[in-house]
Amino acid sequence: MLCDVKDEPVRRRLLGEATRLFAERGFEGASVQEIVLAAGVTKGAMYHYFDSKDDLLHEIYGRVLRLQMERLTEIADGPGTVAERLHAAAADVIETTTANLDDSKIFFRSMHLLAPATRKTVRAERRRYHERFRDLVIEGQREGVFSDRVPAELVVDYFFGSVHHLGTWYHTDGPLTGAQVGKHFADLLLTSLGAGHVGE
Amino acid sequence: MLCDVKDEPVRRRLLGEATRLFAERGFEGASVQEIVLAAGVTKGAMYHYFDSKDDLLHEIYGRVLRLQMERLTEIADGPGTVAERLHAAAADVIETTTANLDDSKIFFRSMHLLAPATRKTVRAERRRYHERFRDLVIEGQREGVFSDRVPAELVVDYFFGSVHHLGTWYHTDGPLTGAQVGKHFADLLLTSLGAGHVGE
Amino acid sequence: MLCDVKDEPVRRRLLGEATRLFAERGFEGASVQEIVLAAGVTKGAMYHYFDSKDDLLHEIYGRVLRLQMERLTEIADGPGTVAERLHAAAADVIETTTANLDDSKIFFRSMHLLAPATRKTVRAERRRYHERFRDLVIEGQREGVFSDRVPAELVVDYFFGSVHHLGTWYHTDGPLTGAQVGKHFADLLLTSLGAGHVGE
Amino acid sequence: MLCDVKDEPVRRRLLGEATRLFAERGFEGASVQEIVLAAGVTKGAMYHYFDSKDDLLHEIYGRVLRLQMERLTEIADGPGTVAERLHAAAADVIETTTANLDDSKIFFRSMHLLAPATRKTVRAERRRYHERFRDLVIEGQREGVFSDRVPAELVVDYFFGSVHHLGTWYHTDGPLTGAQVGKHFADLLLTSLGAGHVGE
DNA sequence: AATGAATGAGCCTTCATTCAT
DNA sequence: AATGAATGAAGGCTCATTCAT
Repeated sequence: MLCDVKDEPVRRRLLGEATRLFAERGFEGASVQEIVLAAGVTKGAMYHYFDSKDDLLHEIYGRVLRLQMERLTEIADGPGTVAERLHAAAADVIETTTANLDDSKIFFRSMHLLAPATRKTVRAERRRYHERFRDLVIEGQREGVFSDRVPAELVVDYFFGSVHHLGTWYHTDGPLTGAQVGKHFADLLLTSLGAGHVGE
Repeated sequence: MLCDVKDEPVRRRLLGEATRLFAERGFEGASVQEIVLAAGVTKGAMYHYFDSKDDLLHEIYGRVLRLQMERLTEIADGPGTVAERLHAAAADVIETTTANLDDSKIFFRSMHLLAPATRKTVRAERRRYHERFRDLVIEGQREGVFSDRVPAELVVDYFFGSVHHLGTWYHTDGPLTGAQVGKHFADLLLTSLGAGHVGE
Repeated sequence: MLCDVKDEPVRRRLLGEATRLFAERGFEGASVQEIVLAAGVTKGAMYHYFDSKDDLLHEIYGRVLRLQMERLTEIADGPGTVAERLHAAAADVIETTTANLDDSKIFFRSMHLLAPATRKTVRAERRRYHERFRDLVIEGQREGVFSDRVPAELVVDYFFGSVHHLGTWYHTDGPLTGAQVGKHFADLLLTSLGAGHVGE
Repeated sequence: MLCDVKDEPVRRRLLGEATRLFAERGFEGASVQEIVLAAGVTKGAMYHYFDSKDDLLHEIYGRVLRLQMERLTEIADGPGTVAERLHAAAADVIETTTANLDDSKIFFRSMHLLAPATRKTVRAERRRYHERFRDLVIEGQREGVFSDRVPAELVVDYFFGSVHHLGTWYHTDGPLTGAQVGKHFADLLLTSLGAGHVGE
């Protein structure tokens, strides 16, 4: 074994290829055979690192959830007015999502294919994430900075639709960078909440 | 397909059960056996009415696309200011989607599973639909009624995310009716375009 | 379909080859692939007639249990003294077993491989069979024809060991016919019960 | 195997757990992984002490055969009348078997799974054991103490069925001790040979 | 003496689809 | 218009075993 370093190349490679193939063909459309072939190992190796094909999917969900929660928490708990923080959080989740478009495609498309227990865990984690985001909206509404004509919960469902949707239309080599789309979408969100212009 | 008769109970039932099962378990998760069992017929009957399992899915896409395009055209080409028409179209697509939630779940979740040729057709049809919607936004921006800070194309991508997303969180027996959600989301859209209050 | 006759050749052939191969290599040692190959059909055909490999085994158990119970009932409820009936039943089960040696090999060797629910059913059926046999012994003991030094239950366990064991040593092309072995074993049983000479 | 040391805890533990698991789930149903896990070692360790999974099974057979041959030889070559010695040998093999029920279950259930060469060796050893037992019967028949109506060979096959069968019905926590069953079965054997009452 | 990552063959099962009837 | 037996390919997964360390 050459790797004393903490990263396990085989495991890492398997996860990478699985992500790519699940995004490309769907979870059920990508066979374990294809994944291990792409990763240059055998099935046995895959089953040494992962319990099942489902486990592979679960790991992908875990990675996404962890990353996004970390970023949201850092921004939401950081400095700035609530409008600035909500704008930053919205722009950031859009940009992060465009930077990991495969993860996003898998996320919303394959939730129903997870084993029930796993799905429950993922949904709970996702709900916590949504709630943290929603709390930002509520905070602004309480301060009177945001309109409360539409319930905060619904605003979040509305906005995250656009995140969800990115996988359907966004292309890395398209006319707009992820950051640009993020800025625009965050603007739309803030405007729809009746907040004035935010940012530089 | 040889049948011109509108009322084809077997065909209808097959399509209905397929829609339900595809939404419930995903296209690949629902077997032809399960579908024909639920419809109370045999496999032979299904293959008499449909060319393949893929054809079943294609029909569902066709039905959704046809219905939504009809409704959009009627509203967009109808009377009223552009703000009123955009608001109505937005509210209507939300309400129609909540009323046919299974169709919506299937639509966004299974696109990648269609045979390439079919997928191409569906995408083209969908693009036409988006363009008609986008034209309404452009029309408003030209008139100076809507802000043009965010490109019309992007506004449409932003908004349709929320439609796409409905299948993930909306429940018929939840606290809000589809019409209420439609009104709220249309409000958010119009507000984000800087349009004043549009209402009944 | 050429078969209007009630026997289904494919199903029958599958069961026959499965019996042969399970006896030869054990249930786990014989693959479905080998069975269908021997039967000259494909796996799909097998799964059309049987739910699983386990189901195949279950059917074999059912066949044996049904046959033996029928024969025992007919003899036990028939005419003759209790000694004659016990002798006849004992000789018959030995002869029937030698005539279906593969069934017997499978029966005692694979019980532990049945699905728990199936195993329970088989055991219950087997117990009923044993009880009917035991009742004959008890009947003779009550009449004073058989010694009651050894409990009837234990006599049955003792005797059925010899049935069980046949698969281990008996060969169709050996020096003794099944009928001869049956006569000898029935004699040993009756003698061990202290009954005088029975039969012609 | 390089180790002459008698006390090899790891090897011993592996054999013990293998015996338990083979009896519980069958040879093919118990995986090497399960065995090493139960023994608290790793696969590497197992393959250090045993050549293969088959070797593990072979060792179990060897242990049983060695033990039973030793006991039989001691009794058969010991003092007492032939009736006494046969009774003692029969009772002893029953009692020894109930005391090592797992070994017995494995013995008769897994013979067909041994590698052909190994199986041949085991069968030869078993045959020698049977022959020594049979010689006792012949000795008694020659002396005129036992009836020779049934060939000695067949008497042995008859009796060893009951030994074989113990694994199917005997339970340590049942109403009878192994010694009691041994006494009863030995009585049945002797009686069936027409020998008068033997023993205290 | 012992590890554990990796192999590769094989296993049971599922499934969309076909075709004679 | 409809049946249902049969196909054939592929799928996820398990397992005994090896080998560098």
